[in-house]
Amino acid sequence: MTSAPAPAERAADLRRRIEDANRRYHELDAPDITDAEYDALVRELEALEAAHPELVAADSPTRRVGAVPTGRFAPVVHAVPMLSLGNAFEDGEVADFVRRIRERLDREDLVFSAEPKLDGLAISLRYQDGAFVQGATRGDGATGEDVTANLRTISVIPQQLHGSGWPKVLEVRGEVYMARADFERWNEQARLLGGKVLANPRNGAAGSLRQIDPKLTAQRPLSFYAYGVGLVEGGVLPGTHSATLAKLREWGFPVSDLDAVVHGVDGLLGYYRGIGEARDGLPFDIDGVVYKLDDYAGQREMGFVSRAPRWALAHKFPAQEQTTVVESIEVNVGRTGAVTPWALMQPVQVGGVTVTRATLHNADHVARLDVRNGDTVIVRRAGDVIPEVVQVVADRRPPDAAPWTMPTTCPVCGSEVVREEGAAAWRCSGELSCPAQLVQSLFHFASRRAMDIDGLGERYIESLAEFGYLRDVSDLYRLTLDDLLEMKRRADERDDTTPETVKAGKVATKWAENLLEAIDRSRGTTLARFLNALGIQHVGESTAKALAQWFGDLDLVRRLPWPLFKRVPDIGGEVARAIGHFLDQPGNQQVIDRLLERGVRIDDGHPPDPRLGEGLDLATLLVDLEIPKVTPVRAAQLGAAFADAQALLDAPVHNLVTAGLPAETASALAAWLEIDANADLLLRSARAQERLRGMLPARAEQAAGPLEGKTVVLTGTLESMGRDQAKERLEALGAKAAGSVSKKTSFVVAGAEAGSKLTKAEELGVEVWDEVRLLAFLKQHE
DNA sequence: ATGCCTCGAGTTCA
DNA sequence: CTCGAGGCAT
Repeated sequence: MTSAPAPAERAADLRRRIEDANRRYHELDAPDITDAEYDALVRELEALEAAHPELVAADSPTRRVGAVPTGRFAPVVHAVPMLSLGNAFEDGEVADFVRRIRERLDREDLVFSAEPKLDGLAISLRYQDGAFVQGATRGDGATGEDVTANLRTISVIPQQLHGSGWPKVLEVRGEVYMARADFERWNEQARLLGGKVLANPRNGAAGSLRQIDPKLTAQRPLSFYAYGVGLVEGGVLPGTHSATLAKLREWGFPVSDLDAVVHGVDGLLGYYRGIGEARDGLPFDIDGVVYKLDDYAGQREMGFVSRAPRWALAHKFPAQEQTTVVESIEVNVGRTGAVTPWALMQPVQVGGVTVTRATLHNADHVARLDVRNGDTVIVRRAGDVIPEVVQVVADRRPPDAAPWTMPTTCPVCGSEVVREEGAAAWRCSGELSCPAQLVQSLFHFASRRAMDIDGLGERYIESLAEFGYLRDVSDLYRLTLDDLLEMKRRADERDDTTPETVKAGKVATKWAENLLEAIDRSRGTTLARFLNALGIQHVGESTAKALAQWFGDLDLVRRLPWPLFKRVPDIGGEVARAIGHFLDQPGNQQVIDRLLERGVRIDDGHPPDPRLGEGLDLATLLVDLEIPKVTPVRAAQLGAAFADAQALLDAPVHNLVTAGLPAETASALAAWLEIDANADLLLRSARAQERLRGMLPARAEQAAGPLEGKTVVLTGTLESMGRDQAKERLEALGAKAAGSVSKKTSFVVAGAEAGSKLTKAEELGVEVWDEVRLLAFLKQHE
């Protein structure tokens, strides 16, 4: 940090930067700083000028609103300037606003008119003898642009005032905006027919009004709300803002019916919260609410400070969408080696939190958005949670920005980064020798839904792996107290952030003991958890559960050739092969051996599901092997013609033909069988079928649960139990818990603050249970 | 082949 | 939460 510059220098610097940003924004449509930074600069300059009045220059940007018009449209000098409003983000700032008015007017009860602040474009409409004669944008507040022709295409703006009693000359101020639904519809069409896709409703509205050709504007779905008046000549308006709005409504202008008259700070804040809650459901975007002292006499008395009236205030919501600048695009390496790019951005407030990074998913996604280093981007929080880059602002790109490319080597281990045929994801080929993949697989292994080792966070795993205590997951079960303490000592030493020796003693020992106990507790586990923990590709919680349910036994699963896995519903060729591939690696089998040696026990082993018996024959096997040209019909013929796999293997081609196969199929099969690995797989699979058959329980002994065959979805927060627990209890009764609602869903259990899933359920007419109903059901059936 | 419906995997911030 | 892609019914 350099020392603070003298106030005069700083003020000059700020003015220069604000002017520059204004010019770039208004004239070039190409700002080089973010909205948030701009705000910060203006606020700092205001503060500086307030503290040092001698620094206030006549031409200071704080005294003006924007830059001069660009000249594409004729300039219009506003008879009454269109001022901007002071901003407030905090309740305290609203209280200050009210206090200032109360003190200056010496009044106790203050009446305000409050209205939503639409996120659109401010304009002024001039009526002479009731006829619309001219419309202009705000421009810099003093001079705007003549966009009369474009405004005439907006149907809700009256060409002729209704009723009577209007002044001879009347300027109506209001906001042109695009309703959300119209915006969505427009973009849907644009994507379909190749029109201009709009970034957001606000930009859409602004861009539409600045079309040179009014015919283009006419196609855009624009709306308008009136919120005030400018010049009034040859007539009289009511004495309050709220009554004026009522008049405007009479004369044919759309006026928001969310407008309200409220009293004092509490009234304002109550209004703010009410609109805030309604915000998501409104048909248009708003960025806050506006408070205006209702009576004009009071307004006149309050007057103005340089660029804003002292009698009005914009109380803003935290923005849900913002622009910021991408500082760099980095990549992350996941458990499976997937290399995912993400954008590091200048910090920006979005929806009340500071966002600095957002995932870009994969290389295709980056290419589609065409995000580059230095780009200005629009970010939002998807579903109000996860930051997402929506769009690049194309004309704000630095001239030297080059398209982003996926690195060819892993940034962590240097292995080659490869992409599978036709797949979206690029992967680091380093497997477990890549520290990133090792750490992530250990983390997954220990996670709550896998082995559930409490207290083993990513940090510790990183250190343990880095110092060589963990080379694969089985090493977790031979860690000693000394290992942990030494690791911690070495890590602390290296980071040298910890005050010397403070943590080396009792505290560290306690931590290590707790961790060892957690690891020990995890030794007793279920087959489903264990299989999930192994981190086999395509096998997550749900598939692991299915494998456990159908096969019941680890030793059995370990020895099955891949085609057998296809007997489980929802497991197809791809997943089956992934499991087989995992089990074929001797290293993986050794890890499993070591886990068992070091005390991991599977406590819920049981015989395989009897329903497996239906698919344990040669015909099924031939289908599952995915032999070219061998369809289920042909497989059935072969199953009938041959006693077993060996017999099929020994048969010459003409025997296949006599078995009823078309020559083409027969030769394809024969060619397939020629390959040793295939023949071997066939025989091993046949033997596995036999072994499995021998393990099947005599007859179905399952007592069908009351929810057998039902699919349930849980959403929201339950009071009496966690969602996981509710899920387990429902599953115990035979239900299948799914993650998303569809028409196949039997019912949705909705707790407090249920979100989109509940909405979806209502849309589809799916039955919804509340917590009371769930508890009653569980009580009755458990 | 096409169109649901799921699941897996990666991810953010406080 | 979102995207990609696997499974399966049509």
